Amino acid sequence: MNPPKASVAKGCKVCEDASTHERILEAARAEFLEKGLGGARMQEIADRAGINKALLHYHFRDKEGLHQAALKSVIEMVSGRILTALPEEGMPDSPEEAIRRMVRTYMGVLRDNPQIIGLVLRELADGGQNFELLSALAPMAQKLYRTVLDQVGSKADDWPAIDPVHAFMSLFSMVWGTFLLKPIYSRVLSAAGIRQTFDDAFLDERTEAIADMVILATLPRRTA
Amino acid sequence: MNPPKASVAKGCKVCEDASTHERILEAARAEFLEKGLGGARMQEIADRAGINKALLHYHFRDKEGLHQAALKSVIEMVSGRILTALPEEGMPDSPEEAIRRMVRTYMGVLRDNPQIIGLVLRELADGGQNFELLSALAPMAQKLYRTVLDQVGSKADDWPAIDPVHAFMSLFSMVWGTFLLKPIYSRVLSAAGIRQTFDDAFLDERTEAIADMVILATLPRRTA
DNA sequence: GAATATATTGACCAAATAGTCAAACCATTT
DNA sequence: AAATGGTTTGACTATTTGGTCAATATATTC
Repeated sequence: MNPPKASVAKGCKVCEDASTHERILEAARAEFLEKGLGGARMQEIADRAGINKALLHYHFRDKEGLHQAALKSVIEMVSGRILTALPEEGMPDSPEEAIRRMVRTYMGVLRDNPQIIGLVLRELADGGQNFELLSALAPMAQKLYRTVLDQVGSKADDWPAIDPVHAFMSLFSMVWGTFLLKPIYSRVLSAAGIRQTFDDAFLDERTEAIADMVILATLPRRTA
Repeated sequence: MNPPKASVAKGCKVCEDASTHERILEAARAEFLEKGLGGARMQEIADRAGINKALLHYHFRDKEGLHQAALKSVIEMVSGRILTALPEEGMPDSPEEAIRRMVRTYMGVLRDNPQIIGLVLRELADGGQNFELLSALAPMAQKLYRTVLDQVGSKADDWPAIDPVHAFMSLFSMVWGTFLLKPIYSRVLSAAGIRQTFDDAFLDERTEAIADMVILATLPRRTA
C-alpha cells in the first residue's frame, strides 16, 4: 500500500538490478521530455519501463505525480550540469573575456542538452506556470545578469551605452533564441541559400558572434 | 450532405446574421489559439459558437480540418498585419534609422498581437512541422534579413564587424526573445528588484535598446 | 517453513471525447 | 401546400486513457 521504501528489489528473473522505481522514472523522463504532460501516455511509459501500467500507480500516485517526479529529476540533472559549468567567481578575465567565456558556457550547455529546449518551449507555451522549472533556470539567468552587470554596469562614466538590464536580456535572448527559433532560422537561411545545417561549426561561429555583439555594443571600443 | 455553398442561411430565430460557418471559425480560432490542437475541445468550440457539436462536423470534416481552417485564417490575418506594417522599400533613412524603424515595427506587431506568441511557442515545441505557419513568418524574417544585409553588409571595407547573418539572427532573437521568454524575464527581474511589469513604457525602452544594440554592434561608431 | 510485508499483474471501470446518423427543421420552389 | 434541399439537432457509438482492485508472486522476518 505504501510507496516503496529504500528497499532494493532483487527480482528473480534475470536478476535485473536497476530498481523498478528508477526504471520507471527513466522511462517517464524520456516520455515526458518527448511529448510533454498532455502528450505522454501512461501505457507508453509502462511499456518503456517493461512493466505493468498498474505498477506506475503503485510507485507514483498518478500521472501528475509521476510528471512532477520526472520533471524534478530532469531539472536536477540539468541544473547540476549548468551550475558545474558556470565560470568560477572572481576569475581575472578582462571584461571581454568574461563575457565571451560566459556565452561559450551557456551555448555549450544548451548544445549538449537539447532535451531542455523542448521542455522549456512547452513550459513557456503553457504560460510559465511551472515554478520549479523556471526557478531552476533562474540561477543560470541570475549569474548571467550579474556578470553582465559587473562587466558593463560600472565602466567609465562616459560609457553607459546600454542599460545592463537590456544587455542581459539581449544576451539571454540571443543565446536561447538561437535554439528556440532554430526551425525558423533553418528555413530562412536555407531559403536565402546561405546555410543548411546547424552543425557544431556553425554553433561555434554563432557563439563568437553573440559575444562579439555584446562586447561591441556594451564595452568602449578599442581604437585599433 | 455537402459542405455549405455560398448560400447565406437566414435562420428563423432572431435572424442572427453572422453565418454559422463564420461563427464556428471564430470560436475555433479562439479555442485553438488558447489551447492548441491537442488542448482544444470540439464541444467547447461548439459551445462558444452556440451550436451543436454535430454541426461542426457538418461544416468542417473533423478536428484536424477545423484546426487547419482556423489556423489558416489566423495566419492570414497576422500575415496581413505584418505585411502592411512593413516599412516601405527604398525609404531614404539613414542606416541607423532604417534599423530602428524596422525594430519598432516588429516589436509593435508582436506587442499588438500577443496571440501569436503562444501559437508560435506551441508550433516550435511541436518541432516546427507546420509549413503554413513557418511560411507565414518567413516574409517577416526575410525582410528583416534583407534590411540588415543592406544596412550592415556593404559598409566600408574596414567595417565588416558582424556577419550579416548573425546580425540578423541576433536582431530576430532579441525581438522574439523579449516576448517568448517573458515569464523568465519577469521572474529574474523582479527577483533582482528591478522591475515587475512588462508595460508599454518598458517595451518602448526595450525596443530602443535592441535597436541601439544592433546599431552599436554593426555600424561604425560615430566619433562624438 | 509459516507468517508477513512488499511488488507485480491482468482484468476491469469510469470519464472524456472525436465522430456518426437518422430524424427534425426551415426556407425556397413548384 | 406539397416537394425539395440545405441546415441543425439529440442521441448514440467507439475509442482512448487515467485510474482501481482483488488476486498472485516474490522477498523478508520470525
